[in-house]
Amino acid sequence: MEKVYWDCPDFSLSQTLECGQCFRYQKEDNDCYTVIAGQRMITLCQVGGSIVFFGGEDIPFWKAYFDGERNYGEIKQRLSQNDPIMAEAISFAPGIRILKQDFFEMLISFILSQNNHIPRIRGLIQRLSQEYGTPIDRGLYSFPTPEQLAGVSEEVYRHLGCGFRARYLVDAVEKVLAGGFSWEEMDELSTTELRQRLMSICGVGQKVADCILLFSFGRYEVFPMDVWINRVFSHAYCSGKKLSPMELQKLAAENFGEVAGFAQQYLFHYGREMKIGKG
DNA sequence: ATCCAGGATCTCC
DNA sequence: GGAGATCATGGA
Repeated sequence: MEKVYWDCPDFSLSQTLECGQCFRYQKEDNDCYTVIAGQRMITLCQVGGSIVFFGGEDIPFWKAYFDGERNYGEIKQRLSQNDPIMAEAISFAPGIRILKQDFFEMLISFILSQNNHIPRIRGLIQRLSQEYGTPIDRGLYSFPTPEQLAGVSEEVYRHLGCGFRARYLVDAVEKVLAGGFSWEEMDELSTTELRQRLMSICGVGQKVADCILLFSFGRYEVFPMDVWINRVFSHAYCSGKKLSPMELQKLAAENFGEVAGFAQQYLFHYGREMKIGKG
């Protein structure tokens, strides 16, 4: 099989895939990863800092998927300066990059993420894909398109284990199919407008909307706040003091500005792995 | 077994 | 506009 080599600085394949932003990867027995995005699938590994793609198709797509053009060194330096906590979080996983993922997949995935564990979210997405996606290779399936989920009932989603989120999925699919949610159309909107648009879907609150803004639309100034980031951020930046979500958002914006989204991912991964603020 | 998870919604004041 | 209960499920 054809191999394509890629030298990308500030990039760890495992850290980027396993830091909680992506649910559609599979670790192979030989240290490789198989990643699915849209209707595409790739197997790749990292040897001595260099990425090896197995299969030469769609390489430009995958480089964009891994945000290959961005200078993460600059971002990390800016965040680390005068901030020992960020410096610590970044040195814990300096190879994280923010993936550029599909809108509809992020929408459904993060609706499923609410009040849920990451391993379980992955399971749900896998079942959903097996049931309604398109087979690609080796028993792996693409994430279903809105059209493939058209007409799927709340009952079925519940049977797949989606629980109370089932009715949210029905609403999301209906609204997307009804129009007004094409990527190009939404990308024209300001971040505030786009957040509002996303939150018009039942089951999408600010946190889920912010994950979509960050992981699919590249709105890197947003700072999604879940239970983990809440703990780490409060613990590290507010001396454990209880602040309202609005105050926390304001503080994050002041501290991290236009690169808050990157800061969030470094902090999230660090806090979750180290169980900061938890027993 | 009990707790908890990349929250959102509904109800109440 | 803020506080509190409720929501399904299964991994840890």
